[in-house]
Amino acid sequence: MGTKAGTDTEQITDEDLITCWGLFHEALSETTPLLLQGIAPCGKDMSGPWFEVLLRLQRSPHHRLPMSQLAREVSLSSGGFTKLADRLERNGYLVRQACALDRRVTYATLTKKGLDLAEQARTKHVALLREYVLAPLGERGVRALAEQARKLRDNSRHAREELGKG
Amino acid sequence: MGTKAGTDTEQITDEDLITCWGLFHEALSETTPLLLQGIAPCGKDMSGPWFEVLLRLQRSPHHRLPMSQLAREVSLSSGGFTKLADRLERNGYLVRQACALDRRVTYATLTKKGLDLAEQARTKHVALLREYVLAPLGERGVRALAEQARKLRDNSRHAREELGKG
DNA sequence: CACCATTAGTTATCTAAGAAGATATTTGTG
DNA sequence: CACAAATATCTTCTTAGATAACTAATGGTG
Repeated sequence: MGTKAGTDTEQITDEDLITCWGLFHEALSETTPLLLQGIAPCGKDMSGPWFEVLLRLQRSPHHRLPMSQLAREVSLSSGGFTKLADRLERNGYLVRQACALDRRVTYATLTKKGLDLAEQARTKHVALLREYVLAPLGERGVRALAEQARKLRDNSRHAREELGKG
Repeated sequence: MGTKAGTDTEQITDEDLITCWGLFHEALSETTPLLLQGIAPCGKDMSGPWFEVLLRLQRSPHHRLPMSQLAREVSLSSGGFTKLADRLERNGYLVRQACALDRRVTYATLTKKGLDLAEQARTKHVALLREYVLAPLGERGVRALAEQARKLRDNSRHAREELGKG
C-alpha cells in the first residue's frame, strides 16, 4: 500500500481502498480451498456449504436445527437449502424430522454417519486453519483480522437491515 | 480444547480460529452486496464478476486483455469465462478482437459503452467502499485488514502452487 | 522438417443455487 | 370464532459456472 512511510495522517486513496478490498477477496478465495482439503465424503474435497451445515448441526443441542434457521445461517435461500438438504439426506448424513410444537417447521438432524463426518471434518479443518491461517498471520494477526472482520460484518449487517426496511 | 503446540503463538483456541474464519467469511458476504448497489446495467445491481471484468479492462492499456488472463484474474475457468464474455458482448460492453502476433489469443476489449459503465461503476464503488469499509474500520483498520489479507493471500497462493506441482 | 507437448478458446453437459409461486400451518386481531 | 398476515417448506424454471472433450495455433526437440 502506501509506499511513503510517513505521518499517521496519510490519506487513504481510492486505489488503496480498491486494493484492500481486492486483497480481502483474493485471500478468501485462495485460502478457502486449502481449508477443506482431504475432508472427503466422496473422494473429493468437501464443499463449503456441506461443511457449514455439518459443523453447525454438530454443535447444536440434539444435533438438529430448523431448516429455515440453518438456511439463514449458511446464507442460502430457502429453495436452495431445500435442495442442499436433499443431497445431504440422500447421502445419509442427515434426516428430516417433523416438529411437534410447530408443524410448519422441519428439523434437519444429523445421523450417526453425519456426526462422524462432522467431527472428522472439524478436526481436520482446525488443523488446516492452524497451518494456513495461524502460521502465516501469527496470533496477533489472527486477532487483528478477526477484529476488523467483526466490525465490517456487524456494520454491514446493520446497514442491510436498515435498507431492507426502507 | 486448544492444542498446545509449543510455539509462543499458541494462546489461540480452536474456537478462536473457527470464529475468526467465520467472521472473515461473513464480513465478505454481508458487505459485498452493499458495494455493488446502484451499479445497474439492467435495473438490478451489477454482479461481482461483471464488475471485476469491467474494472480490470478499464485500467489496462487499450482497455483490453487476453481472454485467458482475464479469466485467471477473475478466478473463473476458461469455459465459464467464455460464457461470461458472451454475456458482456451480447450486452454491448465488450468485443472480441483477434491478436495478430499469436493467433491463439483473443482480446476482450471494452467498447465505449463498456468503458462508460466501467467508469461509472468504479466511481460509485469507491464511494461505497468509503461508506461501508473505510468509515467503520478507519484508516488504521483498513491498513490492518489489507496487511493480514495480503499475507494470507500470498501464503495460500504459494501453498497451492506447491500442491499443484506435487 | 516431423512430431509431440502446451496453450487459447469454444462447445456440450451437469450441478448448485436464486426467484417466484404454491401449500400448509401458525399467529394476531376484530 | 373468523379471517388476514406471516412463516416454513417445497416445487418449477432459469441461470452461472465447473468439467471435460475438442479444435487450432505455437514452440521445442529429435
